[in-house]
Parts: sequence; structure tokens; C-alpha cells
Amino acid sequence: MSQFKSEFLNTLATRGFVHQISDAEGLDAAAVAGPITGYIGFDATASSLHAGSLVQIMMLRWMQKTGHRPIALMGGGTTKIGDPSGKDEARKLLTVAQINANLDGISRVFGRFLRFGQGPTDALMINNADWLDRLNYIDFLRDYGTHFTINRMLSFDSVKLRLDREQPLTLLEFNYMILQAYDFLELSRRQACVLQMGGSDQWGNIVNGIELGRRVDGRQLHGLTTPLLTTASGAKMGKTAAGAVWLSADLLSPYDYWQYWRNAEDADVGRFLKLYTELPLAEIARLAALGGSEINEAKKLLANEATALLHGHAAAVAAAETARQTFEEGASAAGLPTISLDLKAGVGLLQACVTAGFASSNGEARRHVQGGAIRVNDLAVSDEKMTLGLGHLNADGAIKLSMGKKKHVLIKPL
RNA sequence: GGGGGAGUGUCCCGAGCGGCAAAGGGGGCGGACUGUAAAUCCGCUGGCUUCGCCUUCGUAGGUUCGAGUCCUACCUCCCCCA
Repeated sequence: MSQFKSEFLNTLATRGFVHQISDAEGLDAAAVAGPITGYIGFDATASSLHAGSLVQIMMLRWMQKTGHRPIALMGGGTTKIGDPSGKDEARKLLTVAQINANLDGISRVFGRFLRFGQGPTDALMINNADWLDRLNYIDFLRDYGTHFTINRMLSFDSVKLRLDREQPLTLLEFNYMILQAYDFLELSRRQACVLQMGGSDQWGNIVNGIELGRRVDGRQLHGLTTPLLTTASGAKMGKTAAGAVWLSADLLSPYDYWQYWRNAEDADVGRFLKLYTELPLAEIARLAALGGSEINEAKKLLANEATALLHGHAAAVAAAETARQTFEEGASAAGLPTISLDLKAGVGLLQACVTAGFASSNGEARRHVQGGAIRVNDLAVSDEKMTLGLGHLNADGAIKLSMGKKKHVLIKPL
């Protein structure tokens, strides 16, 4: 397993981060010789990253922890194009204002995982708009266009997939991989960056960058990808019915984030502990081997550790305590997500369910009530026309509204 | 340039004699069973002021009492010929 000499690659490999490496021995040797600089690009397609990006963020963190310098590259420029990798259709073009707003939200999360600064292994955050926005079309084509053949570009999965599925691929998107390759070249020149990492769907883009660096500057660059991560039952990481598992507390409360990990499938526990926590491998092996209901202890630890990394130790403890009260005592825990409604005037049950995020329309809420999923203060309700008012407040001055076993919200008067 | 085929419920795949809010899967959600797991079984899966009304089948028109279904034009994609 641990055929690597460098702590960096050794750690990534044993914890399950590695799918492909362009030149494993070369990269290993470079990492042994001294601190190297590596980067991962993040496009600003939403106002927050979600759990699907967490693997990449953890890699940057491990990179720093093992004595190297990570760069978080913000795709302020590439987002204007849109990456076609792994997608059936072009996503809607975002306005520059949207992109900038998204970058704001995204960049915030890195401070929790990386130490930034000016030191040799301090992380950097760079925006590729710094160079991409200034490119001159003709000059760019003449300088770099000769290094890419259409023949080769057509052979990459990101392109082939779209073509095979008979979906249109526009010239705009077709250019994405070239710009990403150029990013790598720029970073190698500006920051002596020799490594690009990313998800397995980025392999083609990364290889293009390596090629470009070799042809233009004669540099030896490296690429490393992570496996496509799914849950044991095949679902994409970071997606739930309620939507993505956002890393921003504004979009997903620390409590719900904790719950996401707590609800991991048994078969995923070991793998997730290795990827999303920093517990020692021996400890993880012990936890993953727990049988039956005992594995719930491992899941709690997973939730605690993962939440602490993102939202801090205090938030993790609070989430764990809220969960304990809610699930193990069946109590109305004060730490549950809370919404405020005008209870004095009275609020319809269906409307309350929509506001609580249980349903996206009154009709859907109605079906949930008819299906017996909705409870008020832990009592099932069947009357969809019920009105919630001040009279429903419990001893703690709130109404506990629940859907199913896992979704709970506290309603407080305005 | 010529000929043929395709685009369906804004999660996906996919049926659809002119009466259709539109078969069936998958996914998702809820219920039962459990361990806040998986598997299994059951229910739900367009919106609303719900005995009814409104909006959906690539886009825009047309025929018809009535169109996803027929006609015309346009858009996109695929295949064959040149």
C-alpha cells in the first residue's frame, strides 16, 4: 500500500484520495526533495461549495500538513466559460456580478481548512481572472493554439461524452480545457507550481496542462486525481433530497451538516473517516470494524470530526448535543433550526411546512400531511387546514414542527 | 445541397388509436421494520383559494367541439446520399 517515500503521497494514498497520478515516481521524488507547490481549481458556479468539493479541500489541507504549499485557485475567469466535463448540457452562463458574488462566498471556506500567509508552506488564494481576463484572442491562439490539436482534444472524455450522447458542445465550452491548461502554465511560471489535483473528471484537463507546460516551457508538471466519490449505494457525494450539502452555514446549518454525516451508510463509514476526518488510520480501522448498532458511535465521531473541521469544535459539540436531545431523548431541543412566524395572527399548517423547508409548495405539504408525515409538538396531525397559533407553544415557548423522523424545526413567534 | 429519423411531466430514462395531468421504470420523499444504516414491503411524486380551476409534451402558427397526437414554418440533434 505505502509504496511512496514522501509523507504527502503516502498519506493521500493510504487514506483513499488517489485515483490516478501522471508520474507517481517523479512526483514522489519531488515531494521528498523539498516543499512543492500544488493547486486545485474551484469554479464559482454557486455561492458556496458543497460536500462534493470537500475531498479536494482536504487534499490541499493534507498537502500543507505534510510540508508543502497549497494553492486554492478561484475560477473567476474559467467560470465565465463553464466546464463541460461530466455534464450533458451547457450550464447557463453566469453574469460577472454573479460570479464575483459566488467567489466571495466560496473563498470564505478555505480559511477554515488552510493557513494562509507568506511563509514557504502558507497557502495562497489566486484568481485566474487575473490573467484570463487580459488574454488577447489572436495572440493567445498564435502562442498556444499550435500546441493543441483538435484530434487530441476530441479524444478526451469530457468532449467524447457529450458527442456520444448527441448533446451539443459549443465552441465556448470546447475552449474550457485550453484555458485550464493555460492556468497550470501560468501558475507554474508565477508560483513554481508543479502539481494540479482534482476530481477524476478533471484528468483530461489536467493532462492538457502538463502537456502545455512541457511543450512551451520544458517544465515537468504533475497531475493527481481523486476517485469519483459516491456513497455505497451509488449516490453522488454531497447531494441530498433537500439539495446540496453546502459548506456555508448560511445555506446549511451546522446541525444539518452534522446530520448529513451522522446518516452515512454503514458501508461508507470507514472510507468517509479516512477522507473527511484526520483521525489516525489505526483508530479508523477499529471504528469501521464495529458491528451492528455499535457503528453508530463511529458515525457520531465522523459527524463530530467533519463538523468541527468546517464549523469549529463548539458548533460540532452543539450539533451533537442537539441531536442527542432530539433523537435519544425525544425532547424538543433548543438547538434545532428555528424559524419565526406570525403566530399571533395564526399560520396555516401547510404554509408553515413550506416555510420550514419540508415542502416546496402547499400541494406537496398537503400530501405529506395526508401521508401522515407531519407532527406538531410530536403529535401526528391529519387536518391539513389546521392553523398554528400562540396556543400551540410548548413549555419552551416554541412549536416543534416535524416531518418524518429526522426533520425538525422550531417555530417561534415574531 | 438531397433523403430519412428524433426532441414528452424543468431529476433522469421512457410509452403515448385526436378526449391526457399524460402508461411504466429509476431516483427522491413519507410510512412500516430497524440502529437517525442497508435490504424489503406500502404510499406519494405539476400548481392553486382542490366536488373545481390553471399551466405542461423543442419554438411559433394552423386545422378541429377538442391536439403530446394531424398540417405549416423555424430551432437543435442523429443517420444515409452528395
